[in-house]
Amino acid sequence: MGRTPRGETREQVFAFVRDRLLAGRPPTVREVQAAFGFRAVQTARAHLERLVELGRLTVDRGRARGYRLPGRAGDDPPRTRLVPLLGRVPAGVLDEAVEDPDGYLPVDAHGAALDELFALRVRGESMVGAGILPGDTVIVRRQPTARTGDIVVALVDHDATVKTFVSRGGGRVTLRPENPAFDPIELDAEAVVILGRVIEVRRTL
Amino acid sequence: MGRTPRGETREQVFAFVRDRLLAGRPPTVREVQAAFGFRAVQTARAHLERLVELGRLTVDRGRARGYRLPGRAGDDPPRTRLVPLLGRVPAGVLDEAVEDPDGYLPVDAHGAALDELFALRVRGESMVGAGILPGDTVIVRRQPTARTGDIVVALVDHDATVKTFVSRGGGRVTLRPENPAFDPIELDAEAVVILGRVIEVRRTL
DNA sequence: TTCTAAAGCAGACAAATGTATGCTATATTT
DNA sequence: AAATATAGCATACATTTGTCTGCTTTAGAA
Repeated sequence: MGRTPRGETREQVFAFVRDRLLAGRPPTVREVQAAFGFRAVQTARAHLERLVELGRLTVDRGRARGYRLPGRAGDDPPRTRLVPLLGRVPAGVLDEAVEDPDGYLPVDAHGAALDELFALRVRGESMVGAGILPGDTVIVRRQPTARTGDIVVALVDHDATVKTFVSRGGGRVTLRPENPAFDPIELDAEAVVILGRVIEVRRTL
Repeated sequence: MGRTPRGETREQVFAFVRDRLLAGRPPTVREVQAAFGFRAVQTARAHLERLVELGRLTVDRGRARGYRLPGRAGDDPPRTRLVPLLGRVPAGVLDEAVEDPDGYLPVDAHGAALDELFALRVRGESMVGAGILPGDTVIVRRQPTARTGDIVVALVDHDATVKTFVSRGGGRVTLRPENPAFDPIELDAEAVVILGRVIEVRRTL
């Protein structure tokens, strides 16, 4: 191996490690060595350690394949979870629906437990005013209550529907569509079955 | 550790390994052991080997952290990848921006190569008519051309912008906002720099 | 020029980690 | 009841892998 200009090899090492990390396969020092044809392990390690010094990588000391991308904020990589995509939520039996999902979506679960999350496809145009279109997928965190302004998934007439939750006085609540062509639904607070709160909206084009 | 019903622990081991793999941090046998409180390494290994037998995991023999999801055939786990979230795309140097991302998003890469994808935060209200609001995140597949109707990320005045692409006759193209309050941008086809096509829109609430 | 940091090599050591063998106990099956 | 498979434990061993010490050479700075 000949010498290369200052910092140039280091850039390539970084790109290599980053790509491997993003592909879910963190490399060993010796794999980096081999990838660049270094004849000494230490050469690869020197580059890696330099990248850590520069803050471009972090490392689990002593661990095999311990190099990571610095996660900017707190925990290194996002906490990716696979969340079940439910085709339909028949009358409240959420747990049963979760057992037989249409598929799974990778979601960055900010602290939420895995079994608290599910995804649902949106039908109808009642929420276009909130930027939620028919066919969009909403990711829902299961919770039995909501606060005014939350977009929730609620059971209305034995079917799951997405609406904005508004708490009225006197034990009444409104499920408000975000579309002037639809009428709000007024209910007793007792009668409302809230499946969860929408924490994310996704649309594939 | 007491005994657990048949296959139950194995399911949990699989879920644990799968989640770790999707998070880009493959576990060691001993990490599995620790996560479940097994008092013997071999107990963890037995579960892992069983999962390999059942075809639910594959393994790089002899390699540290060698367990993988059977990537090919089984569509079971989506091909989740971490995609760089770009803070800003200054004047076309996409590759540089990718070097220093604001973070990473888990994305189900339907066939797209890893380095073809990036994410970008949307500024401005020019696309609200298409359900893309300010602050939304778009996931973009890099490509230099587009077809009429595609929502694209293009460089206009040294800044990245999201618009609908419309091909006119006579070598002209229009970048159309989806908001009556904004004016379409007419350009020579030669002058348009298209960074990529929006394949997904996400909004965190 | 001299000095210093970076790029690279060589060989060794120690910790982490995968792998193996043998054991006990409890279900489930025959 | 006997046979068999599963769940789990204990210990040991071999390989992989991170880490260290010391060296040479070259480019850029003082």
